[in-house]
Amino acid sequence: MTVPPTSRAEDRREQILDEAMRLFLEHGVQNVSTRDIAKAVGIRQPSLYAHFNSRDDIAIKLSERAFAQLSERMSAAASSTGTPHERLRSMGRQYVAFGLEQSAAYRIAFMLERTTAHQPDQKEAIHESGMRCFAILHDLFKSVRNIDDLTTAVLAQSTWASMHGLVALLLSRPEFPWVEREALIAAHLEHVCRQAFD
Amino acid sequence: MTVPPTSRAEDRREQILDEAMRLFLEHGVQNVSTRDIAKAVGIRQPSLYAHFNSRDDIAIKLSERAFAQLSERMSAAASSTGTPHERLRSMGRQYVAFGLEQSAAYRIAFMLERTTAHQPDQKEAIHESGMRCFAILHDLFKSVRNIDDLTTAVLAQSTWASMHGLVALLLSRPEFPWVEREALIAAHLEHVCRQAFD
DNA sequence: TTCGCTACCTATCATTGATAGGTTGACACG
DNA sequence: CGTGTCAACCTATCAATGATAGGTAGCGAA
Repeated sequence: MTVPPTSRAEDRREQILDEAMRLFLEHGVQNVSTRDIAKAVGIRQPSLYAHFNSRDDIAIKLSERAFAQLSERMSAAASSTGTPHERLRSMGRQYVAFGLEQSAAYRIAFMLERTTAHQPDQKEAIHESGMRCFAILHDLFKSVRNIDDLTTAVLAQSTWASMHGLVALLLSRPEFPWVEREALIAAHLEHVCRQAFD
Repeated sequence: MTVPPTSRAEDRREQILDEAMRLFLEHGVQNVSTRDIAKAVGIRQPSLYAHFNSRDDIAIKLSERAFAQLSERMSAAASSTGTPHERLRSMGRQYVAFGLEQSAAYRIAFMLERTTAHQPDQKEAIHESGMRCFAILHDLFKSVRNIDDLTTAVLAQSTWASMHGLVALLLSRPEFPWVEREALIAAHLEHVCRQAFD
């Protein structure tokens, strides 16, 4: 066993994820077949199943990856200096920017219809990584407001919904006559932050 | 030609739409095949193509249907009595209720990834019916605020995003530990309305 | 009766996700 | 060196899916 712990198998796995993400971003998650992914990697389609259980499994692993990134960005914003209002706005900016940049991952995580093939453990994995993200937002409210958990939960969930709504609509209806994107984002985040701290 | 203008063909078409909507609601849009739809109607799968160009075409027709319903509900709320704040909240309630009740249609209209097969004319059709809905919301703001169209557009788009976000998240993550649904909706709508009129 | 049209049908396609089972080449060991 | 083991890949094939081609039954019109 001269093969290092991070073996070629692990590299191949990462390579598959990289290529899949690239293709998902370029053509849309639903418009990429396992054969497309395999071809991009340079192997045959069935070989993918040595590394992943199913096509959905690839997508789910990508969304976990994405959630980790999102958690980092939100954590950084949460622990930055400034008033709670400023920190929340910063967090919102990170959230929206992430969703628009990593649109394929965001779609997988939040906007994809559940397939019957989604196994319970897969659902739990994606659920848990999502929960960590939400907890960062919830903690910001809990740290500021000395009120019961129910109220902070309502606030955090409502805030999350508002931020998600903007990202989701911008992604799913690009042809809509939106006002200038940056202005819309700024105004929306301002509304969201005001609701949270007034 | 003794066949009435609303012929059997038209009835069959409606029947297909009805069964498709029922199946989409029950099993999820992605988990219903054209054969499932045909079976529910009592015909063979290829016969569907005498009435619709593609599977996506069926979904699109359903979402146009749904948008028409949503427009009606929003119009009614917009023209109800009460302060603008109350009318907006009523509109929001109708919007959220519609999304949760007609979840299959809502998904098709707002949350489905674009298929490469989506023809330009299909996109336009769904786009137009969606625009009518948005116009109702936009008009409410324009009728109340004597300010430029840009500002009302920002407000309307931000408001729409917030409402959509709540519906979309509730639909796509039912396993999340939400607070009591009615309380969340009420609080969220209150926030949205305040942002709009303060 | 014959024509033609509508609304179906059967047969078949290419594409898709997924499985079964064989092959190859690097390394470990006698 | 020969031989066994094993990971990583391959070919062949499957069932399900959306979609098309082309035939046919039945009804009203001429």
